Amino acid sequence: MKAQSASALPAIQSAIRAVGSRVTPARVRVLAALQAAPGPQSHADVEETLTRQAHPAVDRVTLYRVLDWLCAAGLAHKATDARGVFRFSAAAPNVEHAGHVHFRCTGCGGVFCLKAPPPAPPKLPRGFRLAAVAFDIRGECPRCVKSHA
Amino acid sequence: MKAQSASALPAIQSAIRAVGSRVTPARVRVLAALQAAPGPQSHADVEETLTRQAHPAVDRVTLYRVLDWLCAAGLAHKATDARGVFRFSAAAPNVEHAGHVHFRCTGCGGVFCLKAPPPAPPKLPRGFRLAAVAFDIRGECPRCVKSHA
DNA sequence: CACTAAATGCAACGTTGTTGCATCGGCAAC
DNA sequence: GTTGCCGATGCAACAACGTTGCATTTAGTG
Repeated sequence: MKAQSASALPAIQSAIRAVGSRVTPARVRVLAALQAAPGPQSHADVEETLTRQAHPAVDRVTLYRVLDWLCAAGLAHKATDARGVFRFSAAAPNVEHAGHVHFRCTGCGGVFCLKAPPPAPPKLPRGFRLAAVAFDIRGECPRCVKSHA
Repeated sequence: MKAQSASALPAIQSAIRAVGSRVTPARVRVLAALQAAPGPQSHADVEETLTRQAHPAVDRVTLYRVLDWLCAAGLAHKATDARGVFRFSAAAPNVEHAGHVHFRCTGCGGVFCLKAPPPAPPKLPRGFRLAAVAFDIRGECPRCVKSHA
């Protein structure tokens, strides 16, 4: 895991530089954490991950700003979990996220991406303007099903 | 509008009594406010509505508890708006809300119910347990489209 | 190295929602 | 009509999530 993130560092740095902004430790570490994560991470998840890294902890506010900046730069995506909390995931260059299908665990709040294609949006009444569709499926992930069985 | 809510009061009181709980001013006023509202109301919306009513204001915590109680009693429904904030709507006795399709306005945060039936849920990977599906459609409602045109 | 704009850290605040506990008041029984 | 119980309310405090303002630091440039 450590070797993997280390090997991805140059790619991360050049990705940030390509957007035309400064390469800072906070941005690199946050993006690396998102890329190494198994699924969409909440602000608290990322903060905990970074705090465990011996490096000086990243400020809570800075983390919010970095995450928002990553989204604005197109390097990450923002979604909400089952409790309405924002979750962030690293943008995979070749993955289409528009109209993605998500499974949201009501136990741990985790978000899982499903392979199934999203269904077609229904007809809207006159005057409504469509921006995005999200087919959200709620339930419990295998871990949570087992944990309280 | 006043005449309408006044005429609905007995119905509200008997509906609450039918659930087998006490008829209190807070519950009656909150349910009346939900029924009179043009769409799903956030906690803040309801609080503002009640504060404007000359009657003594309902406590913030009581309002949360009443709203949750109305949902538990089946007299109201709970959903989240585009910002992840809970919104409550009076339950229409003959409307099926399971698997409902919602349109959420990113401008005003409003929630609109669509008539279209929800699509069938896709196959889940092994171990996942399905609880609910929600086909969320985001965009702008006619009012917001016009307002900033 | 020095400079400057951008990024960070810190503090404080705002909103949304919850919990614990003392008090009040529907409603039923007498 | 009065009494009394238990549910409902009000109050205070707390917790999670997110934002804003401002002083300080730092990445990148000349």
